[in-house]
Amino acid sequence: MTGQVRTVDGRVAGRRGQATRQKLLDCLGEMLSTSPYRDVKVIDVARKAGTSPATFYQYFPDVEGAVLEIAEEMAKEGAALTGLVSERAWTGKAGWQTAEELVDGFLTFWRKHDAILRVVDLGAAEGDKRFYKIRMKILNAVTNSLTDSVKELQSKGKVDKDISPAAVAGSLVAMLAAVASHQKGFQTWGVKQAELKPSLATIVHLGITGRKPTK
Amino acid sequence: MTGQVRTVDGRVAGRRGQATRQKLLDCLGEMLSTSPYRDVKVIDVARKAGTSPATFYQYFPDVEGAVLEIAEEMAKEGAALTGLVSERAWTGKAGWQTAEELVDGFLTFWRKHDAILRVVDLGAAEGDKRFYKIRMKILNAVTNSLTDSVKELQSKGKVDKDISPAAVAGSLVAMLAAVASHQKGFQTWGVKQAELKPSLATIVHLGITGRKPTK
DNA sequence: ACTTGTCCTGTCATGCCGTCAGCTTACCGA
DNA sequence: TCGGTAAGCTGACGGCATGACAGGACAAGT
Repeated sequence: MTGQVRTVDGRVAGRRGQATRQKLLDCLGEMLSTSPYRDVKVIDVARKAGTSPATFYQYFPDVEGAVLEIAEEMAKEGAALTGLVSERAWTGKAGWQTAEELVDGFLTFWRKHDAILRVVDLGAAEGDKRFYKIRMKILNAVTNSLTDSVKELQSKGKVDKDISPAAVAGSLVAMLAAVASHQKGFQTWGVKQAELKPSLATIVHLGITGRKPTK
Repeated sequence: MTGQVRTVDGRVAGRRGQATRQKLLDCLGEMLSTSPYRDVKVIDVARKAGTSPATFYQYFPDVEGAVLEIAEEMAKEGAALTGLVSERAWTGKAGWQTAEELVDGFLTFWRKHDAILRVVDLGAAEGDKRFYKIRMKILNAVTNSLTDSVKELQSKGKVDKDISPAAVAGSLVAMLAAVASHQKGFQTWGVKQAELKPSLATIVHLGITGRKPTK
């Protein structure tokens, strides 16, 4: 689209500028994973990046703006999640494998981007359209593919016709996202990682196909 | 447990004190539902309550402390959610009704406490034990009851024995919580409320019993 | 009226926010 | 080599939230 990285006051950023900008983003990302979002201050990010607060404001309108930038970057990477669903079979053993790989891919991605996804989730839940859009971008690919799968199974009469494919797909994806962001919580709960994945895969398989998986 | 409401510096609060304290909590709760958590300032809450910031700090160590207070209150009310699961049947039409009522009760509760639950969720995801504990308190009742249901069905051979009851129950509850906190999101997605509930109920029923519901 | 204990606020030091003017650095054409 | 120009960075400042304190206002009992 633009291809041009610009500062807040409209200048185009050169090599050096882009480097500092990126360094600020990196430091912000790191801070988000070590301290509560509410407590992340511009001055801390700037200090950590070895620069001054004023420099931060040259590249981002505020902390939220910078977070959006990181999230956007992550969303691009998240597009790869589509591959976990599209063109996959949902019958027999292959169906079980699809479910397993979907769960595994999802949890891995979520854990990797843990900190930033928390903030995106909060922003989306608070009604901020920009965050909501990014959250969509990541979840949409998976949700749409799943929706298609359900529709197809529905047309074959394997799934009840009175359920909404989009609602089921959306709910399952929401489940995966929620469980992923509380993975540590489940551990405290006495649920081990190893138990979690097959359980999730089973639920996903059940939800999509209406049948128990054959393993 | 305590029964005594105390100020930060240890005094016991009288009638008037408790009134202002409550007013501050109410105003904070209201602010949380209209502006982002990150932007909620003590001075705004105080102004809204017709008092001074200093008064706020007499009753709460900081904004987070006050939020915890509200959340604690909500958790008590949330204990009633247990009734949605315990002593309910999971077979035949009664099973479908159980699933429906569970979903409905959950969504209603979540929508009612929308704003505060967002913050609790964030705090828990960020690893704050106090928030995590409250989140547990609300979800635990439901999760434990569901876990028992799955165990029972498992012992009757109606559910595969190699899945973890706790993991399934936890995942389903997480799904309900996640969908509930993004209810508005689903609407934008083109999924209507009316479609959402039966879909969720179906997934819950499938997850718990392993069978399609008979409606 | 006086005392006691609760309740609230004025005020202040501290620290972060967000902006500006102005300085330094890098690039480029002559 | 040498300015010229735009990019890049920072010190400094007014403004505001924070959090602490001492002291004034108020209600209730004596």
